[in-house]
Amino acid sequence: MTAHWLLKSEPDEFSVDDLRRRPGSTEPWSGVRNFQARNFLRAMKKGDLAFFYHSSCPEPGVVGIMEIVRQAYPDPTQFDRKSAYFDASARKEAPKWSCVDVEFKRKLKLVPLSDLRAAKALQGLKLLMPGSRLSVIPVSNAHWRHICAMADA
DNA sequence: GCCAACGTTGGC
DNA sequence: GCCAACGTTGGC
Repeated sequence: MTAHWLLKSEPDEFSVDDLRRRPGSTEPWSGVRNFQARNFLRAMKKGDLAFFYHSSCPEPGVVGIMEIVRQAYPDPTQFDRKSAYFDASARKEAPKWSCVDVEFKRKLKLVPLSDLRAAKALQGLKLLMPGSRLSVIPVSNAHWRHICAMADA
């Protein structure tokens, strides 16, 4: 039973095209530093699908689909002093943060946040909850299908 | 750049 | 364990 997710990234930092152009179109989804989001990362299974969401940009919204190709493992950036995501409190023998590997699947016609908000069928989507800032969000099967249909329309 | 919402930190 | 202060997120 595959689950569905939504992963946020600022396109200035790392866009859906950046992912597509990576070797093998694969990249570690590292740098998540929120416990709730981390726990969702840890719940992901190989083969799960995720929306690529562009945030903090002129046109925030869903822009593509990727697949989880490696389950959660210790995020190496927490031990990297040179990384912006370095965490001095993380210990090698007890890693604090996790990441998964994702693989680009396909781009979608942009589904803007405003359209997501306007869709009655998407009520309850965690992304749309007031004040929701999580960068890793579970998406129900029904919501997943509905957003795919919006992109294909 | 503003600001609301939320998470984290740290003093007590 | 409470809670104020602070930092971050992210839409606008």
